[in-house]
Amino acid sequence: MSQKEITIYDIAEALNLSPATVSRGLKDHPAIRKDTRKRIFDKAKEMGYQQNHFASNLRRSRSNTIGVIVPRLNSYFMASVISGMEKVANAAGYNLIISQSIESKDKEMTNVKTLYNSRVDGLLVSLAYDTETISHFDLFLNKGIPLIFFDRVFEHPQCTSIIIDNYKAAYEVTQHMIQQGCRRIAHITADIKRNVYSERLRGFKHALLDAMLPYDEELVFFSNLSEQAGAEVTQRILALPQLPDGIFCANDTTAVSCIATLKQAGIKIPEQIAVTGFNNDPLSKVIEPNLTTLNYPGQEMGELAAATLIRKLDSKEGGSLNTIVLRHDLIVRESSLRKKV
Amino acid sequence: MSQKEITIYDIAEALNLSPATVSRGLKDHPAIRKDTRKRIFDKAKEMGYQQNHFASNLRRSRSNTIGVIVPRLNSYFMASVISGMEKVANAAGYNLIISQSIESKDKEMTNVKTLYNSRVDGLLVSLAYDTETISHFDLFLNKGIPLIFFDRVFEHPQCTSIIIDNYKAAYEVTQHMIQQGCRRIAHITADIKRNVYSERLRGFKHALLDAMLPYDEELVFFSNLSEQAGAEVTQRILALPQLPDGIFCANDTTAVSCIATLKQAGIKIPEQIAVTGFNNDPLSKVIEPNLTTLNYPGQEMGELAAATLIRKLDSKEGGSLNTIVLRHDLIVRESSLRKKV
DNA sequence: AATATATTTGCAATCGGTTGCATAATTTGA
DNA sequence: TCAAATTATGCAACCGATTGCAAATATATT
Repeated sequence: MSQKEITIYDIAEALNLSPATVSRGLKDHPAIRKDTRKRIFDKAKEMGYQQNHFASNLRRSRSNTIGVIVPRLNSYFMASVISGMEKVANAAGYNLIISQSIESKDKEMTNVKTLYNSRVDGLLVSLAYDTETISHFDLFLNKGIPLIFFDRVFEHPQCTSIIIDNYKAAYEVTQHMIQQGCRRIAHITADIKRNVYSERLRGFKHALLDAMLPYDEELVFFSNLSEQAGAEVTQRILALPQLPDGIFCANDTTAVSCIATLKQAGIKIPEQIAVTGFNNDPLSKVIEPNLTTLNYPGQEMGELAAATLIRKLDSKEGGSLNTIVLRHDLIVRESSLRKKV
Repeated sequence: MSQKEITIYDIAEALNLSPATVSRGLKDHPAIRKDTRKRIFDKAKEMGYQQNHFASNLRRSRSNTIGVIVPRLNSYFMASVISGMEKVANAAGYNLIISQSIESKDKEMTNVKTLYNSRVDGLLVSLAYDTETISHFDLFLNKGIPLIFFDRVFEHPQCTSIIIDNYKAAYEVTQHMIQQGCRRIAHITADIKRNVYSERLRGFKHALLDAMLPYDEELVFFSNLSEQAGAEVTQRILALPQLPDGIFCANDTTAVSCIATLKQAGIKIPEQIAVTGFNNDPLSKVIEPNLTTLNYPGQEMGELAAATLIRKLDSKEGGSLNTIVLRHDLIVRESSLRKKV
């Protein structure tokens, strides 16, 4: 049953060395002779030695653990992000502790404390809808523990942000809709406290203005971008005295439920109303008509976030990086194709 | 900057008590007087004390961490499972370390070792496609560290399994298809080393036999249930000398890509071929026709798995539980509705 | 061969909580 | 009031790896 764990003391005893030498040997310390090191490694393997991380962490005040806070875990995008983080972290010998803020600032604050308590070496964060300031991260910032934001970020001199160019992306989506003949486009988005939504809104607005189209605030709708919210907002749009001829949704979930609602109301898509989304969720390829959307690489974003953090941790450098912008691409599908090519 | 951490020694000094008393006070040890305990708590809060888990874990040989191994993270189902686990674990003061096997036995073995090394208190596992035996978990089992399987399970006297009744579920799906007039049903599934697929196949078979329909092995297709595989297998089905009048897919991803392929080939669904899936992925409500599928609660499965493990850990009981079966329900939608109601 | 230099290894303190056992303080009982 | 029975607190030895500094050993230099 509970065979005793092998420690460096056991190895030391077996080889007639001191624990200190074993400890150094095990981690390629330069002051250990090569053949001694080999003997240590061999004996360690032979005895089935496993490092005790607690002892090591306690002594070094390092945990080799990365804390992750995301709004929600149950979306394809976020699952891909986490998947990417896990891959990179795992390969570099780090563990991930994942927590969800459920889009609530309060829960986010609790999570921060918990992770602080867990002594994570760094933090990867995508902010909740309603987070206003990031003072709850001061705990980390004051101690110089690296904090990296991804996707839903917050400008801060000490933090690296990993994002896409949401402004440009939304600009492109809108421009595409205009090119397809849309002249009165509605936008369904979420709290503009979050960069992803404010930037998309800005891109949307500028694309309109640049095309000499009016920007009508009445046509911008704020919601939580859930499936249900998509249906509700769409109903409100349907009740407008004058219908728009295009709807740009800030995510695919909403776009899909928007399309479903429009179809139920007998609206032809894209002929009467073109619809576009954001995220390139698997849903977008399944909905009919297929959804025009904006692709951005969740898995890569996760990998990059983790890799950037680990680089900072392992070498104390990389502090100069402030923002990393990932590529994105517009994926044109039928839901917005009004001109035959 | 790096203000020194507050330890129980600091609190002890401030209150003129011993660290031992503070340690006990902080954890509601019965031998501490109520007012002493209160003084300790107050001072701890005042000084901003945070437990050092490493020290505690080192001493107690406990990590308050749960290891999770899943095949892949990037599906809606799995994201929901993890979400549920995180919720329960977090509330009980446990952390989660998540790793992916990428459906590979070898990676799974590596993950097991890594988690063992991390000294997790228990393991929650859903097996990879090609795992044959679970001897790589012996490390855990021999030490009496609890191991709980969910969804893709393996019968073992020491392990609790959390599943749905896949046999019954598949039986119901098939029975429904038969009731809708299907007489020649194909089944697309995955490696039957995994209970979820072998049980579904068994349910499928028995439903046919019970309805006096022939069970034709030629109509059972094995794949990895990816989107691409769905399309490929469907092509093979389309090339059959005699088409089936129903296809039962062992997951929704495959079902959706199957439907797409059939539609491209000009087949009417459900009139010519009825299609059903499994999982109630969000996709199923979006594909046209809407997909008949089998719902089973990922979030709950995750919550239950975590709760069961934690119960075992915290009280050393619950060892008698061998299998927990969650409810499931058939969700009938248009993709299989051939009889008007 | 003796000294200087470089290379290896060991000593011992440390990280911060936990816990068996001993001791001190308090309450109860006669 | 004093001994006996409770209850509360403290002592000190862990848990296992790390690391500054000293000591020992090996190699180079003259």
